Amino acid sequence: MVYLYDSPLGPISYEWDGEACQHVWLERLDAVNHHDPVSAWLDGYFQGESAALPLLAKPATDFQGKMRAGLLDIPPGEVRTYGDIAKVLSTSPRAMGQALGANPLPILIPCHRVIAADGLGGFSCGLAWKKKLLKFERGF
DNA sequence: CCATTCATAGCCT
DNA sequence: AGGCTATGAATGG
Repeated sequence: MVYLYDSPLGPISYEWDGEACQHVWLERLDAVNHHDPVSAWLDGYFQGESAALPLLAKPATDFQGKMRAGLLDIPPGEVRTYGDIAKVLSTSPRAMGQALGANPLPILIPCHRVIAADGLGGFSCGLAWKKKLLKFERGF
């Protein structure tokens, strides 16, 4: 089922099947508010706490699993470049972009903490969110 | 220093 | 299998 969460930064919709979070959209969908581990985590997140993640959808590929681990390893408020992660995961920067873009769980998986070497990089749900999230995490 | 081009690896159709 | 990147490094002007 898809539920809505109204965050300080904007509307978030997510799919919760009762067991795990399957998908996250950074937009307002036709959904209702709901209390579950995802909303609880979001509550914590937007209060500046990094709580334990709810159960997430199984990574589609093994690589996405590794990538997820790599991303969760980024300290809160810090950012890394695609190349940096790529080096850690022994892969290529482009593959990072692909995998991140295919990530169905933005925010939960902190893919917004990954930026390009010289710029912001991209974001599947709109760069505005990425900017807002980074600004938020940096304490602005 | 700015503009192009290429290498690279994983994802999508 | 082929094309497409949310890149980065190396050239060329």
